[in-house]
Amino acid sequence: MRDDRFCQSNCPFTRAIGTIGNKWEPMIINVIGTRTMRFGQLDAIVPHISRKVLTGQLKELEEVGLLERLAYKEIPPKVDYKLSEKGLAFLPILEAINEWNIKYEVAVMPEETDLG
Amino acid sequence: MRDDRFCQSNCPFTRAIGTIGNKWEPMIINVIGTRTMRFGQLDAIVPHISRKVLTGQLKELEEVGLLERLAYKEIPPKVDYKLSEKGLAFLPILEAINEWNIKYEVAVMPEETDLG
DNA sequence: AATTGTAGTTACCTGTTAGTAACCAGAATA
DNA sequence: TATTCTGGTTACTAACAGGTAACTACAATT
Repeated sequence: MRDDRFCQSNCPFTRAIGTIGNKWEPMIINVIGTRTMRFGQLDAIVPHISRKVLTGQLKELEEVGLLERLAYKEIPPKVDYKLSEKGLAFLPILEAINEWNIKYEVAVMPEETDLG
Repeated sequence: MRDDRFCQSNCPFTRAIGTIGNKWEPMIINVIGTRTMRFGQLDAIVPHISRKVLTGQLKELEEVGLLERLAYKEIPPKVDYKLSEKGLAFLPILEAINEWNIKYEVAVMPEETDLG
């Protein structure tokens, strides 16, 4: 998922896009937010994601230092995921994207309004 | 490039990621910035992009209303691209990503410093 | 002895994205 | 007459992403 050519650029912006410039990582970061979540929860909540892709993305997020993984030595296994400081610092950006979209998105359906 | 499942979500954030959640569109938007640019310039400046991908992405950006395309009826052809209001409003987000990355990116090379 | 629960992993197969190189129009220039 | 210039398009191919379903470990429960 990560683009190595981008990540090896000498431009920090290009490198940033090389790591978070895809759909899954922002989605996962946004879903976790300030919470601590387990694998099964993420699998259930992140829209449209499959187990396989989820594990891969979680690994990448951990490698890049956005995510902390805490595995308890229990059976059945239990693993907690939470954002690192870097990951938390990314949340306001995702919130800005959300607001930007709400403000500028062209209406897909010309919604009828009951509200006058 | 756009993810239709995401774009049909009833969550605005998910829809936003469905359109700009990829590497090419942020890169192109960032390169254009507040300037007006021609196809050939973009082809030369956007890192690693091929003509084919560039045309495709420019079309998508136009469809989503981030980009304005102005084709002059000349030969040889001349086409200007510039960001729409929506596109311009996205620039601060890209700048925030840049700053976030500069602040939190783990050094790839353990840089020696001459600066004490 | 069989089932449940969790967090993955694996194999197999399909679909999408990307790269490359050749090609186009049609006026202006050499 | 051949070449140049620009903004694409097209065909072919390689690489990658993603979906599905089956499988693992091992303790606790039924």
